[in-house]
Amino acid sequence: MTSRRQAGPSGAAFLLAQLGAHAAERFAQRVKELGLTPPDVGLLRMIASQPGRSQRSIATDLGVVPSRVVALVDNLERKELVERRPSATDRRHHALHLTTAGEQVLMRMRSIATAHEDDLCAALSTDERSQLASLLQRIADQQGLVPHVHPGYRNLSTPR
Amino acid sequence: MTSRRQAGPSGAAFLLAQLGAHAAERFAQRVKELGLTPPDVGLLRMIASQPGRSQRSIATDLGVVPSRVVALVDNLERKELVERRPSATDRRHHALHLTTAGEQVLMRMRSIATAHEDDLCAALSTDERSQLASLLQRIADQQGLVPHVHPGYRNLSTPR
DNA sequence: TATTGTTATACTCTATAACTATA
DNA sequence: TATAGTTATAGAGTATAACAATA
Repeated sequence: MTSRRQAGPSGAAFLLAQLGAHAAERFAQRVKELGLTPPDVGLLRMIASQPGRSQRSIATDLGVVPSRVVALVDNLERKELVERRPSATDRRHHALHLTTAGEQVLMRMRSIATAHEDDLCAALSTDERSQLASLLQRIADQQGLVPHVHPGYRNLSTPR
Repeated sequence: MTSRRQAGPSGAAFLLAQLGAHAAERFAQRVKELGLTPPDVGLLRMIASQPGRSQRSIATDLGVVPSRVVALVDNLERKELVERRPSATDRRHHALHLTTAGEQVLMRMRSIATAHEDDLCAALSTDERSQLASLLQRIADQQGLVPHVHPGYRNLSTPR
């Protein structure tokens, strides 16, 4: 037994990965009560923010392959949270929209997200939380992360 | 278009999940050059810190099922980084040890981890980095995370 | 010919369950 | 009877490739 640091990592990078996985996992548990997975949540948000988008454009923004969007949308359509509407201008497109039930789920999701945030940051004061958010935001900006897009969606087999 | 926050999350929790996934992904890219995956790295570290451990005890600490440890160790043994030695006291056990090559890889891993950390926190000053690490550490403690263990290893189908 | 969405398929990761050998 | 490790199997998630309809 050396005094400490036996196994190695305790710098910011490892803590970030560790806490990030923990946060994602806790969030997944919470939204599971709504019958949703984290990818479902991301997709609902994306559709809500820009209704009528095509699957292709979503696939591009998310960095995933179009066939994956098919599966995700199939899933949400089966739950009647999302609908594919025919596009007037290009009949190849499906315009994606939230249903009324979808809007409601989105609202419940927002309160879940707030509770999640509070629970996760329970160790910190309000000041410290915004201090943390600001430090994290600067890292995110410098690392070129796309706002609101979780990298977990990305296709890692085509990393460039 | 509302003024901002169209898609929703930009609090500390989402940033944490986003940056955590990003950090994990970048780290995975780096260790891939050593022919290793992140779980491999965690296992190597764990064996290095307590040589001679059994697979069962590692499975318990990592929160995974023993058969998964079999696969991970198989992989590292095939690369001749780890060896299973028979235990003198209980012939059911395999005592896990690093080979010389394993020790060397571990050293290279440490310098990779340092470079990773520097790169990830490039946006912050030295002071800010330790400020960040301290905030993160307090959250990790309060959330009950086990030091040095990435939650990604855990068996999520048995969450309690 | 190029593009959108779909289907069919395969691959990777990981857990479950049954099994062997020790204890 | 219980435990350490193993094998065989199955499931979830996701990519690839071939395809139909439309542009």
